[in-house]
Amino acid sequence: MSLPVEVAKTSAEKTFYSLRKDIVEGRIPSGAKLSEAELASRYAVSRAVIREAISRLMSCHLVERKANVGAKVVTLSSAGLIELYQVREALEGMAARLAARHMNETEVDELQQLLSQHSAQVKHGQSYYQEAGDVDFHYRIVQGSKNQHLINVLIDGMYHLVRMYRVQLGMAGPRVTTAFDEHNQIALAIANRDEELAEMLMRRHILYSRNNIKNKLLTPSHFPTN
Amino acid sequence: MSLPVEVAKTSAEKTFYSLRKDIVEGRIPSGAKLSEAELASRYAVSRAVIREAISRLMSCHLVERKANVGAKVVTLSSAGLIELYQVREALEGMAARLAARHMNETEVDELQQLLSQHSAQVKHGQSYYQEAGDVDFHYRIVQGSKNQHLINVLIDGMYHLVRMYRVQLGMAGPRVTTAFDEHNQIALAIANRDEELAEMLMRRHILYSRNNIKNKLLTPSHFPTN
DNA sequence: TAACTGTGTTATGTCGACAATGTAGGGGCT
DNA sequence: AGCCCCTACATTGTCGACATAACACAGTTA
Repeated sequence: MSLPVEVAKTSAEKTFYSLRKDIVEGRIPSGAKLSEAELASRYAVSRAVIREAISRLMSCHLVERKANVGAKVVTLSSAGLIELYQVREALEGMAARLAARHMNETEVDELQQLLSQHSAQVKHGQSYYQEAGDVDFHYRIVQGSKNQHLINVLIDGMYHLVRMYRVQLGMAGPRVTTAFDEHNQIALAIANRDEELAEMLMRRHILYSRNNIKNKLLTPSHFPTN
Repeated sequence: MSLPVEVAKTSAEKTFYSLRKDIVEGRIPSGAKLSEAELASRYAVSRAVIREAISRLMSCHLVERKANVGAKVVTLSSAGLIELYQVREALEGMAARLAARHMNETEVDELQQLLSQHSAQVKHGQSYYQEAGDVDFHYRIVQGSKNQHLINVLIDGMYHLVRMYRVQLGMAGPRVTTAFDEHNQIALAIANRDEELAEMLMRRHILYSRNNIKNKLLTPSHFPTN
């Protein structure tokens, strides 16, 4: 019913999750250098563990590394965020289409349960849960596509980047109310096994998000966007 | 004019390229276990280097790894290849659309030059170059999209997997003649800045490939497809 | 004064050894 | 005989130390 919790078996995995959290949530700022020695002492592990963790961060495209120079958190730009949403539009559009084809009845039911439960929460004014709820919704649809390559690219590689952009460019929790209706319509299209409509609505949903972001970027509220 | 040659600065990078080549071209078969000690002695480097190389192979989804157990080359299935082509269709379709929008005149010219030069080669019966030529064509269009996320996913993460599938499932050098015409039409659409047409033709082009592969899979020529 | 070179420092890249975990095989118990 | 547990081995995970490359700064020279 809920998102599978990633459980770390090795010390490198734990460090990776910690680092990823610190980066995505902005405690390690965009563009910052990741010194292996410093991180090793901070997390109380050896440099080998840190290097392993940094390797995995590179897989997610959260950090970049130059040989013999070091690793830095990726530099964000508003253009980069727009590009990211373009790719999301194509990929999640396909995910919605495939979800309409491949989700079983149980999964469809759970998706709709999630939405109604979510709707109740928001009516009580807990827009706090919106971020997690939004992630959960999209997550389920991607999983529902049953396409492993799609799942890999989006879940492992892209969602963390999106969250990082949103946190660091200061656009947390936008578009709560309208996004709900869009989610509901998408879920309905999937329940009706209407592949075309599901894809179209999902693409439009993400396009709206992109436009919303564009507008926010035009009126920079606190800091430059590189 | 040609593909940028990846030059290895560190020992780990060299080992990574070697390993990737061995895996993609089938010398290390699908499903094989990658023993760190064995590879370390074979490539005459330390285990740390091997671990670094394996990390990068995991980034490309060419190998999988379980904690405290080890790394194995990914297991291929015909279903997985089909899924891969579904994702390619969405991504490269978008790449073609963006290429039509963002490629400059020089890049468009070079793309068309490549095709005519390529066409001449094939008329001389050198269908040998088809594989490389095909890769080159798609590569340029992806680069022409100027979308860094798209470039990352496709170039670093997906094309090697596609090559691996094609080699190991025994479908090298297919559809030479018809693919040419399709390439030409796509290049023409891009030259005319017809985004819609470019995307449609590219999607169709990849769909044809997928169908072609499906047919080959129905008549398994030499070995089971898992 | 400006540019270049040499050196010293600091970081990353690489290595071999030790620790911890998973696995297979043999022995004992029911 | 079949199942379980325990031991021994093999493999991966982690560590600290050394090798090597990049950077900064001072000294020299035109």
